[in-house]
Amino acid sequence: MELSPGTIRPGGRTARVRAAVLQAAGDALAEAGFAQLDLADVARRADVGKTTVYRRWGTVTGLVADLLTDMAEQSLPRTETGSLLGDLKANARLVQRTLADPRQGALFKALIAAATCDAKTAEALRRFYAIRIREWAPCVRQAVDRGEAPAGTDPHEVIRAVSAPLYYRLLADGGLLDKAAADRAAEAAVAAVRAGAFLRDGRDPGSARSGAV
Amino acid sequence: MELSPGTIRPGGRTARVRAAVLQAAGDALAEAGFAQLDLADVARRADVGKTTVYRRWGTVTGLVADLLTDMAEQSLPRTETGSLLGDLKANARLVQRTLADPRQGALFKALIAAATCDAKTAEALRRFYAIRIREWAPCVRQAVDRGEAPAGTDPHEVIRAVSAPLYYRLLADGGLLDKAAADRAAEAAVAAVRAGAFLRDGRDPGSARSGAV
DNA sequence: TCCATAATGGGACTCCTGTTCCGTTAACCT
DNA sequence: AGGTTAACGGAACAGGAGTCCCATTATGGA
Repeated sequence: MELSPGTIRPGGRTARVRAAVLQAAGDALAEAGFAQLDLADVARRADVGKTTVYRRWGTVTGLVADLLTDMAEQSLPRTETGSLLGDLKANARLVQRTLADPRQGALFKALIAAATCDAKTAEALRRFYAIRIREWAPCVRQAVDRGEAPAGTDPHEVIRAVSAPLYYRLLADGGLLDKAAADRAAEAAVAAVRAGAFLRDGRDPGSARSGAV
Repeated sequence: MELSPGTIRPGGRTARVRAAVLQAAGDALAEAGFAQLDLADVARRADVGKTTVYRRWGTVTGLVADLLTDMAEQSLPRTETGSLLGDLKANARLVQRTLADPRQGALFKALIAAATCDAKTAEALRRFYAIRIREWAPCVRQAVDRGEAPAGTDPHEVIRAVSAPLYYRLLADGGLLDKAAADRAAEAAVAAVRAGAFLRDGRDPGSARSGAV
């Protein structure tokens, strides 16, 4: 047999089309938002046939889900500063810079909007944040080792606590997303960690405090 | 003159139509999400002419904006427990119960998704949260008076800090929205307040700590 | 290099969302 | 009560999103 029927051809053209379409989808989402996104427009921007986009991604949410998968793959590595507050501030500022950037901020809004409308997309979004959180969780473990945080502190919970107020501003109250907001988020998280608010399951913040610093 | 041309008639029928349409819109958003919302379907559910919905609200986001205005008007009063932690836990549990409820949770997801797609809707969402925050801010001021929180603590910032992790779970990471999550959010906020992470502008959490408790 | 076929592209077609027109209903004033 | 007209409702209409069909391109193995 020359080529077994059923062979996939992800090389050259296919990969080029995917890259162009995902790029165009990101641009369109950032410019017009989730509601305005139309696959024919994405195809035009990507200089690709409309049929191709409908065949490979099918729906707007399907395309967003693939975009999220792609974004998760090129996730940035964390930086290390030597202290919990320093590490969490670095994380908070990275999130803040991303969300405050006009294009990226609008893109993330659109990604989250899409995730609220479709289970597959929501799953892709969860995977994206799971990767980001896994990347930064070690800084909390290191803080525990250094004695900066009480033993039993849940690293994932801490990283989430840093991002949460910044996303809340982006999506809900429209407050300023400046460096001060980022620093406040990191400082609040550190204070909560020291008070034992993020212990893994034993819900006993009072006594846990003695374990800190 | 019998009736000055240009007189508005908001009585009886008009009010009934608005109530029925907003109710139907809320149901549809909770069931199918923002992307699936079609004004003709809302009209059918509300037993109202399709033309009426298009004429009065025009677009999906316009309808959501009006729904948010309506929700803001019937906002619930806060409860008082006598301590900052108690008050913030009460607030956190109220938010948690709302977001964990299948209908309300799905509705809030849809509302936020709509707000990311339209400026007017975003403004209506901001007003909604501004009202909720104004309602609960006094509990922080009382805590300052009681000496539970450092002078200069920003009440709005504290209330936002309680809600933020719960909304982050709802929208981003899909984590459990149980009572433990609510209590953790309140405890973390109190710890951050005591550490002076929410001082109004003087960014000096270290020295501020002496003012607490 | 050459072939089989996976993958793409163009265009016609369908269906559904949103608009327009006009007749009907009922709110508000006298 | 009675009349004026704001507001509603039904139906026909228009435009665009998504589907289908088939010709064309170019990938990956021989």
